[in-house]
Amino acid sequence: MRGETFFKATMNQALEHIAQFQVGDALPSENTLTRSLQASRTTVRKVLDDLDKRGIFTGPPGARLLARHPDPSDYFADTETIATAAQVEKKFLEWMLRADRKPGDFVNGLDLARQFGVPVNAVREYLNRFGRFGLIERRPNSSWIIRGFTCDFALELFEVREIFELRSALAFARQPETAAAFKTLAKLEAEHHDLLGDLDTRFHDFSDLDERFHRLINTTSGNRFIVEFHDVISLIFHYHYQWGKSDERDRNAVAIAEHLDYIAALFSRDPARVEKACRLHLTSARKTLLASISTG
Amino acid sequence: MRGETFFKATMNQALEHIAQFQVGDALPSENTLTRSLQASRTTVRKVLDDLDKRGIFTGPPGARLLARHPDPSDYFADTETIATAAQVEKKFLEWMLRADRKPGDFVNGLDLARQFGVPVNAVREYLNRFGRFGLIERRPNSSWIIRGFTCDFALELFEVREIFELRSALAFARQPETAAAFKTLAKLEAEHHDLLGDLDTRFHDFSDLDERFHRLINTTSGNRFIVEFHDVISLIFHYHYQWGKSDERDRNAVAIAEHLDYIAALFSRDPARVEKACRLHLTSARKTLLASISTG
DNA sequence: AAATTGTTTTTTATCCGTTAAATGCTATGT
DNA sequence: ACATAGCATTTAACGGATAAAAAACAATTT
Repeated sequence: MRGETFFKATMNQALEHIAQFQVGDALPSENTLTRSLQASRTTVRKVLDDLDKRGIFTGPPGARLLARHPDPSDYFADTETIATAAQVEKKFLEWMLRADRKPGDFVNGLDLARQFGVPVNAVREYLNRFGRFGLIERRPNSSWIIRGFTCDFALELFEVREIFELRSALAFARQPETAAAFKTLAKLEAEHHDLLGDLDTRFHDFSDLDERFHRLINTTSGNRFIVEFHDVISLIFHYHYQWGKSDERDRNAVAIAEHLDYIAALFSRDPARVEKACRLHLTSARKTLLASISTG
Repeated sequence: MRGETFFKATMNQALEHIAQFQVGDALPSENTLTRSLQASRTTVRKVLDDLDKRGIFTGPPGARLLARHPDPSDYFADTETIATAAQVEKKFLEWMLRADRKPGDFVNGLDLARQFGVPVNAVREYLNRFGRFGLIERRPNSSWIIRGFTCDFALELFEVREIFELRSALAFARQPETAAAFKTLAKLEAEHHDLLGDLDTRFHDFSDLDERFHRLINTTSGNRFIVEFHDVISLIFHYHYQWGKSDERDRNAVAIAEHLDYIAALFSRDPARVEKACRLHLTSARKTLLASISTG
């Protein structure tokens, strides 16, 4: 049997959606809700049925007039709404990035499943997909073996990152000034300034901004393999940020300054300037990552 | 329950191995066989037990003196020794590369499983891993959707291929003359000449040679992401070769000439020459692929 | 002691039943 | 005609059961 996580997540979404209506209002049609909740009509129907049983509607059957606003007890706990796949990813990466994993160690799927409290299949499937990140290696009919989050790994990762991003950045700069990407870039620039103005309290937000900025650049390459590679980068970085906490604020301050310089270069659309700013930033990002690997 | 494919495959390997011995010889120890057959001792033991039951050994129990040579009926049929995973790959790619697959079509796992005569899970797992090749795209809780073996795909593939291979080729040429890779290259060069001398009958062998040549170059990059990307290339090409059959002989003749030029450039260790030969070959390979997509 | 074999325990791979969710079809109302 | 809702069918995901293969351990031989 399939867990009801998706149903529960959809329910929570629906409750948030409903909260915006006034008591007495009629809710939109099933089809409309299907679109706003991003689920199939079957699931939406099940949610509506359930809501009806909880007495959130009034009027004749099928009228769906709002009887009351949802209250906090209507919501499912967040933990129940996270798909097992996502849980595995999170737990596995936390497990993986713990400093005591050494190259050559092997990964025991059964044991991990027990530790994580998920079915063996979920781990197995995750490992299969995670394989492409290059941190683990499969031996046929046997377990996975850890290649490790080593300096070599970081260097190889950055070698490709630099090739791809430099290429994408130059392509970005070649776009006509009117391209939509420049508008998005302007917004991101503003966000950088905002963050810089309030850095002491909000420096954690940089991780997300960083991801969106680099994604924008890589996306303009229009090459699925380059965009896909960015997923690797972004996953590694996402978990890595949570790991090497020391002087996070200062590191982020430096990175923001570099980003702003890089963004200005992109707006100038001068290839030489773009190349310089891009290289500068990536070099410093690489240093940061390497430093935290050798100390961690 | 797990099919016995691995056992059967190991058995066939063992039979081939045994055929090299003389009647009356004692077979090597279990541990030794474990190494030469690339299986665990448990499996080797099961094979030996089975062989004993077939009366292939003589002498006291455990002596393993060869009583007779294996005959053809001892072998399992090849079809029984191919792991389901490999079957799925083959069948799926054949299905995928048929010309009538259009972008936007969706992939029905259940249906494919029936068509291929394999369990649903096998298809599911394969699709998960195949996802990284960029030819299909996943929609959560729903089927996969085909992005298609289109011109766009080929162009994106070659964009990355050129970046990676050019870089690897230049790194190759920078190696000291004494590097082991140059010896391997010399062997491959000889194989090219052999093939060229007997092209009319053996032109099919080029596919394999091509793969090994490009793999050698990419491997010297020492970058796992570059090497991994070569797997994508090589899979696509492998199946593509079987597809666009027309003027295969002539196309291969051209490619061999380009390879020989490329190899000579690598031996010269002159960066400019390497770059030129590499670009020339890749450009022509791209043209070939594109041509067959638009006609197919 | 080192290698070899016999035995037991773990771990992995595969298959299958079950249910959530999606999709498709039909009737009804607007 | 079109959107909506009810009903039926298909498909995908999950979890467990179990056999195959690997790994660990103990006993034996060379």
